[in-house]
Amino acid sequence: MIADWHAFHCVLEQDACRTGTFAPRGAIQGYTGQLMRIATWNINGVKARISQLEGWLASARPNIVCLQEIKSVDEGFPAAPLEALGYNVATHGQKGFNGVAILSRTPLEDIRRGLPGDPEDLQSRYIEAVVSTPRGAVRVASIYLPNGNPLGTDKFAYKCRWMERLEAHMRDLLALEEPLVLAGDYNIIPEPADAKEPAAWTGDALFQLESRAAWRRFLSLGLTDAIRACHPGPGVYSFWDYQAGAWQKNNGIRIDHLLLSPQAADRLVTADVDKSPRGTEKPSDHTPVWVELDMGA
DNA sequence: ATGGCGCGTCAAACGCGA
Repeated sequence: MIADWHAFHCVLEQDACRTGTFAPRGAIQGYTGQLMRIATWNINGVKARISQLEGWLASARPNIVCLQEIKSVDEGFPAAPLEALGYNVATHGQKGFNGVAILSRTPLEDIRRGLPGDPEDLQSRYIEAVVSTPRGAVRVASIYLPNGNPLGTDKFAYKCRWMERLEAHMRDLLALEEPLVLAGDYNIIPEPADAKEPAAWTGDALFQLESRAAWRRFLSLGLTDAIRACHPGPGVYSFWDYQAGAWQKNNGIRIDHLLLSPQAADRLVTADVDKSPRGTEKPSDHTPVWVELDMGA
């Protein structure tokens, strides 16, 4: 199985890191190192988090970053300090809520804003772009899937429709047969192992049958859950609530995901969660999740 | 534990998040 091969490969990679035989992360820059690091981060307000974002970009040095919940219109997005760090910026914002963006050290091409399938949907939750590399194009999407709470409301119906539209768009993108990374805040807890206290999420839209079934349909299309492929065990989280000391108790959930097309999964080197930003002053309640693709092979 | 916390909003309580 391809997924098993990737899990095996990731174990080898981790062993290599532990024994010091693999290049440290800080040594990898641009595409010259042949590794492309792609991250996703629900920043929960880009203007409230801009200095923290700058610091994280400077240390983590990802090639591409998908942001969600920028909570800003396009004109208000603080692009200048990010461009000063060498990033190209594409945004799809709205006033007050939602909003997504893609940052890239190399130019963003074929930028598409909005998830196809419903012209009436005015919420800014999807942006997609292509980055060229010497080994061909990589398509990247920044996704902010609706929360859907509470159950039984139009909000949950909207989430279900949005997941159907996303699945349809996934089919279209997969037909291109190119490296594709669908990254973002999916607002889906895939399995009980993805929550510290799964029972506490019963009746929540993030853990509801329809959400988990949609997730399985995504995987059935042939997409690879990069974090799951590299970390088969439980206890890998990307979100901790601000309330009730959830971070201190590690009472987290995994809802930020990177789904890879077969052509991207073939290049998967490793994937992980960077928990460090969650422990700083005034953090987002989400922390970055990233994947590394070998674009040299 | 019905909330707790935090961001954004025509600016003071409120909507929204997960």
